[in-house]
Amino acid sequence: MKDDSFFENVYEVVRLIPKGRVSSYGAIAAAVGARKAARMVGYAMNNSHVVEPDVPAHRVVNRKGLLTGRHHFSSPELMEQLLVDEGIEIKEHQVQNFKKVFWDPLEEILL
DNA sequence: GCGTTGACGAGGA
DNA sequence: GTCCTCGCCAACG
Repeated sequence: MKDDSFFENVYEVVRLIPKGRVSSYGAIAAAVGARKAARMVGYAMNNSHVVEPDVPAHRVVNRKGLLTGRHHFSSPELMEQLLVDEGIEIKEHQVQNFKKVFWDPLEEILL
């Protein structure tokens, strides 16, 4: 059935991110029980376009609100474009009001 | 099988 | 606040 692998958990959490909100790799990592494995989350995102349904990796940024993973998309500007389209303000490849749009997966999982 | 890399984060200085 | 170092787990050479 479902693989309880680290990746699957990551994908599931990322898919829970509501529109107009963003989250951080660390927060997701913590949500799956591996707080320090934030690097793995980013690595998992690399496969996000292969998993079904597709994972909204564009809603995942680093702790600084910087779109570090934009280069992994079809186009480097696609990521921020999608975020802006969802109502998120982007400036210099960085999420503005990051603290406001930040969505903590722990709140949903813990729910 | 071993060493390095990687879309990161936290802690210490 | 910034800069450096370690750790975390999986994939790649």
